[in-house]
Amino acid sequence: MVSHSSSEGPQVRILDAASEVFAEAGFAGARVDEIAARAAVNKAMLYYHVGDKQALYTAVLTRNFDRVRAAIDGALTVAGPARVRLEAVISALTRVVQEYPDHPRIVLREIASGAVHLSPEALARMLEVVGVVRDLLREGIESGEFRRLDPVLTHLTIVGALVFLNATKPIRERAAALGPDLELPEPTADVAGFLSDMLLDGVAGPGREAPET
Amino acid sequence: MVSHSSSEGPQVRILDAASEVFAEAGFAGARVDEIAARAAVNKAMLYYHVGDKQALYTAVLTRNFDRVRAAIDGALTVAGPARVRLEAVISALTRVVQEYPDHPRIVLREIASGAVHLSPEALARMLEVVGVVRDLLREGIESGEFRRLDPVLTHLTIVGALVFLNATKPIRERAAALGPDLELPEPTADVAGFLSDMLLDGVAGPGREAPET
DNA sequence: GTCTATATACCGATAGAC
DNA sequence: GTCTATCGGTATATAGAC
Repeated sequence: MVSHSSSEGPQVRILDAASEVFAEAGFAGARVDEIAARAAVNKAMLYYHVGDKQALYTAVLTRNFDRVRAAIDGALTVAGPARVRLEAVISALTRVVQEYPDHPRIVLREIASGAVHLSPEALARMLEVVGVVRDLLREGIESGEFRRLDPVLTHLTIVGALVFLNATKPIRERAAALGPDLELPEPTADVAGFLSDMLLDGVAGPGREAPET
Repeated sequence: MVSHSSSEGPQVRILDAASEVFAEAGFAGARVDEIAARAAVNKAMLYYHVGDKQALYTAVLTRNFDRVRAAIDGALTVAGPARVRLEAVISALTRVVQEYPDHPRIVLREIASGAVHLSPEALARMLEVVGVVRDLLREGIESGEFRRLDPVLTHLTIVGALVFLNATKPIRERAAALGPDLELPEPTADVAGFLSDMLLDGVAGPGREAPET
C-alpha cells in the first residue's frame, strides 16, 4: 500500500499509487480506478493533474529512474580503484531497489515487452544507468583491474541478478506454502555482500588481493 | 510470427501463437482474438479445444517449462565433476532460451507480478528447474569444488543473467535507433561461454578456500 | 479545481445454427 | 467439430454541473 497516504501532496500520492499498481499488474493490467482509489484522489482529478494512463506511466518511470541515477551518482563520489567504485555501485543499486521495490518489477515487465510502453525520454534515462556501469567496467578493463569481459553482458548480469533477487521474493513465499519439497531456503539477508562476493570475484578474476567481505 | 503455421495440428498452432502473444503483451495485454488469428483458428474453436484464457496460459507455461526441464535433464547425463555439469546446464539453458525466446519473456512477467497467474502445477514445474540447479550447486559445495555461496542466490544470478541477455535484445535495438550516444555494443555471440567464464570463476573461486557464510 | 454521471469502445466468452 | 453473431461486463476517458 501507499505509505505516505495523507502527508504528501496529490501529485506525489498519485505517482506512488501508480508505481505500485503498475508494478503489481503491468501497464495493460493496471486499472486507473485502482490507482485513483489508492491515491485517495478522484479519478477525474487524476486525469486533470497528470494526464492519461500513458502519461502516468511515463511520469512514474521517469521519477523512478531518476532515483536510481541519483543513487549511482552518490556511489560514484567515492574515490579509489574501479573495483571499489563498482562495489559501491552494486551496494547503491541494491539499496535503491530495496527501498523502491516497484521499480525493478516495472523494469522487468518493460524488458519482457520489448519496451513498447517506454517513451523515448524514459528509455533514455534507463540507458543512462546502463551507460554509467558500462563505462566503469570499461575503465577497470583499461586499467587492468578487471578481466576483459564484455561490459554490457557484465552489467546485465549484475542488474539481472539484483532484480531477480528482489523480484522473486513473492514467488519464493508462495513456493514455501506449496510444501516442503518445493521449499526454497530464504536467501542471505546481505544481498549486496553476496553480489559483490560472487560477481566481483568473477569480474576481477583470480590472483589479485583478496577482498574483505 | 508463428513459424509452423500450417504444417502442425491446431493444438500446436494454438499453443505456439499463445506463447508468442503472451510473451509480447503479458496475460492482461494478450487478446484471445489475436491468438486465434495467428493460429489461423476460429476463436470459438480455440475455446472448444483448449479452454479459456487462463487454461491457455497454463498450457503454454507447462509446455515451455517441460522443454526447459528436458534440456536440463539432457545436460545432466554427462558425467564428471559438478563444475562440468554446471557448465553443461548453463549451456543447455542458453540454448533452450534462444530456441524458445517466448519463454523467458513470460517468466519475466510472471516474476514481476508475483506469480499471480501461475497455476500450482505450472509453479511446481518452475520450481523443479530451480531445484535441479540448487541441488547441483549444493553438491559442488559439499565436495569442495565450489565456494560456500547461497545456492538459491547463485541460481537466480545465473538465470537472471541468462534471461536478461536474451530479453533485452529488442531494447538494445531500439536504443541504437535513438542515437550513437545511447548505443550499446552488441554483446558477444557466445553467451554461454561468457556466462560460464564469468559466473563459474565466481562460483568455483580459483585459488581460494571456502569462507564461512 | 472538484466531483458525478456517462459516453464509447473493447474484450472474453458462449449460444445456437449447421 | 466448425463458424457467425452477439451478449454482458468492464475499462478508459470526458462532459458538464458546481
